[in-house]
Amino acid sequence: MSNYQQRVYELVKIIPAGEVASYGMIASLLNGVTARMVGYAMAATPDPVTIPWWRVVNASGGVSPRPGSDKQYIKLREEGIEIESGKRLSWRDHMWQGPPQSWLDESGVDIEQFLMARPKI
DNA sequence: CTTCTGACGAAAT
DNA sequence: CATTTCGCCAGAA
Repeated sequence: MSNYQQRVYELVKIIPAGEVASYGMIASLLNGVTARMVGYAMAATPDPVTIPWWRVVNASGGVSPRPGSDKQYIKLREEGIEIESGKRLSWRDHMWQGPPQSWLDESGVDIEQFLMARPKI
């Protein structure tokens, strides 16, 4: 698989259970990666067990419609996130607060970009 | 090489 | 609210 995909997976792995991030939030932390690319990577998840793909939703706080999207609603509810099919979850209650400072230092990405990429509540 | 298709997103309508 | 439009860019054909 390509290099950017691997970077997306490594980042998605650090999202804690019970929290979610948007495709755009993930992209903002990876130079050269766009929201669409994050979506593409999720669709090609090599390991659906180790990589918490269900914790990535669209900027509206909803599960992007697609065949099989019902699986995501189930996974989210399993970890305490209230969301019904076709509706949106509460960013206020579940938005990922971002990677630890150590991660930012290592990657060279600044927190500002990430903060700006957050969906407006 | 060109064209088309998205697990995207922001802005306009 | 819901829809449309446009920019985005990796892959597939």
